[in-house]
Amino acid sequence: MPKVVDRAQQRRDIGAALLRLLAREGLEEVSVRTVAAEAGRSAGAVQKYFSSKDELLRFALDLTGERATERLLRVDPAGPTKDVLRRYVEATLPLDEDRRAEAVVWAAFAVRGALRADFGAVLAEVDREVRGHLAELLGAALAAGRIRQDLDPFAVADALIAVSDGLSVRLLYNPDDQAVLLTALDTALTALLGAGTDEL
Amino acid sequence: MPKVVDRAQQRRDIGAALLRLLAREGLEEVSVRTVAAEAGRSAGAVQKYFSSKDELLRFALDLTGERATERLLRVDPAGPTKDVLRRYVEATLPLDEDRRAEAVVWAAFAVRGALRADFGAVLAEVDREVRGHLAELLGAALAAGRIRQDLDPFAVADALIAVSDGLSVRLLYNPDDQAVLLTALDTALTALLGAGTDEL
DNA sequence: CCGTTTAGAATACGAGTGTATCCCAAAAGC
DNA sequence: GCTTTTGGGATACACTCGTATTCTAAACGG
Repeated sequence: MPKVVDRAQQRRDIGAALLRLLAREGLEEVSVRTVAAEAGRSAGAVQKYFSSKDELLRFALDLTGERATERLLRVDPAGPTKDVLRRYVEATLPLDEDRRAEAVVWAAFAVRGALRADFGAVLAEVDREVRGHLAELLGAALAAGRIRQDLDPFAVADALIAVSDGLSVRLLYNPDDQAVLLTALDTALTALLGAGTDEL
Repeated sequence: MPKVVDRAQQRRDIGAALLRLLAREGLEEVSVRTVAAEAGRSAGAVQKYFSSKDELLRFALDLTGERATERLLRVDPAGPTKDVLRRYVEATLPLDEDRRAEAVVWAAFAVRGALRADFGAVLAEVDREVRGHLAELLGAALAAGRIRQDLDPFAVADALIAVSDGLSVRLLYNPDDQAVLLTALDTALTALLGAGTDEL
């Protein structure tokens, strides 16, 4: 009897429009009406799928987490440990328009997470997964004797995440320093893994 | 003839109220009226000192930069290089309410700087100064043979800033991981400077 | 002490906000 | 093909926003 559509897909479409808008104009420009316009719908249509603005933002945050995870899963895990890790980090750095958009969204939600525990919990969970993944990778390299033997995989993983996030934020407002900051990434990777291992 | 007040001081007072509010409630709660209320004044009074909201935010950003610089200048520069650097980094990490407030403000403006070049320029300038300061410190330690001799002071400085910023952001939305993240800071410092130098 | 200048409060205005409600058209089951 | 359910557009409402304007009271120079 009813007119039926794919609700999940509609939500994803609207969420995608929100992320586009957020990356382009910033969080303060996000409203039910502007998101609806970006999605090519009326404000009422958006309301059918998200009963409040908060729910809309929460969904957009989850969507960003999914996208980040997907991007990390696409990274080629073959080759020297340092190169693999560099690829992981570069997968999240704002080095082109797509990654920049994601980084803007991530940073905007990070700030929101500083004051709203429910948003912070989502980000913390994403970190926890990435940290586990990196530590696993480092543990394997450790067991194979391909990196320095005195490393703590989790501590190195946390340090890498920090470097990645720090470079990401700085690239956002200072894209001119891209070359310099990629050098810094290389320095950090070399230092953290121990210079000249992996070739042994 | 006129009724006269210390305009610069009034601006600083209002700016301080803005930073308090921003740290406590987030950027989206900052308006001319809420800032005025936080400062114990009327909205009209705020308008006398800041002709637009944008000017108000710009001033608050400058004020945050000054505060960060002051905090860094108060760091004790004596002792082993690694300890000094740890103190510098910890001076900016959100490890108590004051530093947390500053970190929230900084992060909020960083996101704004991603989309508004004029805000980004202020942040880039602060980074430039900190980077120069750190590189100078590292250069001196290098000349004195107290750290690994193959280090590039500027690359290490950039890596340190990245680690610091990354840890800062993550601590904002995930304060429970404080102990783990301070371990990661130690790991990063040790790795970047070369384990076991400085004691030589 | 008076006239002038400014601080600062109050008010007004148009625009945009989130949300609630109403209405119509489209789709599916009988 | 009619009825019923729903998608989705339109509208309404109360509120906040940034900014412009207007007003009063206080402080200084003559």
